[in-house]
Amino acid sequence: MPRITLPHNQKFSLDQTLGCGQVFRWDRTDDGWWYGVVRDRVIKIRQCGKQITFEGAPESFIEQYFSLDVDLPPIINSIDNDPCIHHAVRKCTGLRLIRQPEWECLISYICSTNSNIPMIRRRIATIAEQFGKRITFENKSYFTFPDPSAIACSGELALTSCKLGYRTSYVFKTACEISRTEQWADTIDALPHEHARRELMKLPGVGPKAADCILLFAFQKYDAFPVDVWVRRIIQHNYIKTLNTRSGLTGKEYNLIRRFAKQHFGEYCGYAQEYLYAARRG
DNA sequence: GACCAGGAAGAGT
DNA sequence: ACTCTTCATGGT
Repeated sequence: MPRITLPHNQKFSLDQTLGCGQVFRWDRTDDGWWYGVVRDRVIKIRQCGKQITFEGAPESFIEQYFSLDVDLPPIINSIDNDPCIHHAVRKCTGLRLIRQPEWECLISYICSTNSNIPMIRRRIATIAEQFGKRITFENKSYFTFPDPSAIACSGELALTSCKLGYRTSYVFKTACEISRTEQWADTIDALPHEHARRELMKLPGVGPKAADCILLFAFQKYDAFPVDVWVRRIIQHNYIKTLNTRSGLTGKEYNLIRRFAKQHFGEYCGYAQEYLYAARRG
């Protein structure tokens, strides 16, 4: 089975990277193997120290997907500006932002609103089982994430079995929109950050939080700073103690936190966000 | 039942 | 621009 040996100056943790909640389609077995579907491939991968063992994709694909080409130490140094983030980067050493397929990432974060990670995982899995293509790997069935047209052509009613709640119409409308937009991802990718953000927020079900997640996880806009209830709590407790914690997160507060994060953590504040989020428990 | 979860849309001010 | 309400689902 093919292997990658990590350079000694580049930290990477497969468990942190796949387990932190940025992706929803990976499962870990008791003996440390991760199984996941990425685009049209089933990937099996495990880490033993500096050794990454994998199958299901070429080495270049693995390196690209897990951002093994990203020089992490300067990024960590640039965000490590206070005791709170310092604790987080120590606790979650080797966490890297994955380069997610854009369309799947878009739908994943539309499905994430006002929900929790186990529910999001179930929804994405169900969408794949309903509309994706079956792949058999080691005598088990896996499913690709369906193309936009596969959802759009099936009709909104077919989506109801996925139990997305009020998000059903968002997913359907966005699928219709994307399926008739030529080179959607390339178009977004070519735009400056704030312009891309506004374009994403035109899609049904995509607000500020989802847009920032998509920019960060699928378009490598490392200065995006998604603010969910957890991150807001962390910011309120450790950085901006005057935040009003009673009411829901308003747009005004969201932008206040965004500006603070960019100013405090810098160009890679998105990495800071993910470390803070991953270290949220304990 | 109340409350929460990687929030967003729509109406009203 | 800002605030308030409602939304479907499942777990605690």
